[in-house]
Amino acid sequence: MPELPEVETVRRGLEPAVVGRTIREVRFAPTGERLLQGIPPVQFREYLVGRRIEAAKRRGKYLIFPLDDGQFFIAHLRMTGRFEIEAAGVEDGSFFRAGIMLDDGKELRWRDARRFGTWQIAVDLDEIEHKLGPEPLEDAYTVAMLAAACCNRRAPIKAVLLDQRRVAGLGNIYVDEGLHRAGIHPSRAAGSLTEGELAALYLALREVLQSGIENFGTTLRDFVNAYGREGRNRERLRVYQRRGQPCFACGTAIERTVLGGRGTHYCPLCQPAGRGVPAQ
DNA sequence: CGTTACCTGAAA
DNA sequence: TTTCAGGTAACG
Repeated sequence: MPELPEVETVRRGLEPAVVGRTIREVRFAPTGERLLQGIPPVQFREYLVGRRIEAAKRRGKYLIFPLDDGQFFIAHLRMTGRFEIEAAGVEDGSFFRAGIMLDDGKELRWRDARRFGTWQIAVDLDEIEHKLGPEPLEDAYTVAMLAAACCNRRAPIKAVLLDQRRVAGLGNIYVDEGLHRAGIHPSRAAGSLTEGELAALYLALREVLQSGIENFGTTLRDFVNAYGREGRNRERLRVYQRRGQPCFACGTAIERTVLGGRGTHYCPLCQPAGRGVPAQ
């Protein structure tokens, strides 16, 4: 479910509830062990119990909880993962896979219908850092960095933007939305973008991500924040899941194709197939 | 590079 | 019953 704005929304919800709390207990549903990717649940629990959570951070689509011994608890929601704060004792609810009991009586509950989500403990952040490019909303991110990621690349611009090592946190929704606002066809070869297009794309991506955060994320079916609330960014989407509906800019019907195995939405008039673009 | 697998449920 | 799904890693 979650891209950068959704993970940030979850992070903001969790932060006041977990920072400074000490972990009292950790439990796993029988179907919940998969998220540890081979680490025995007993070992995981023994490590976490007694640790104090020092902060709640985000990097790309990862949630990162620094612990009081200098190590890190790292979670990735993948497609359908949820992290919710709930009163202990209330029934586990659907898709419950694991729970982290805190010292104030609340429980951090992990639900994940498809079970793609992952938890890990790490001594440092090197492993995830080497999978991730720059944070697109930080001041340090510049149009030159976007240009460098696209330079000389024949891959479709959409594929480049989805590659977490080129830029961190973008996913299918915000890439389609950003490309539409920048007037760029998703199949355009990344290396064929002009300076003007790169500048427009840079601004458009930051705009759609910022809007996503301000509207508490996009809920299509599964996404909710740390308190079970849906996001309201869906009504701001201009192309994603709007196949056949009129483009807000020009009235042309939004089209949907498959690119790199992902559903891809765009306006054929506002996002013309230009140089280096395979015919539709 | 593009395609497939990983899972399961919801919607068509 | 079939199709589709917001992500990523492992294929060929």
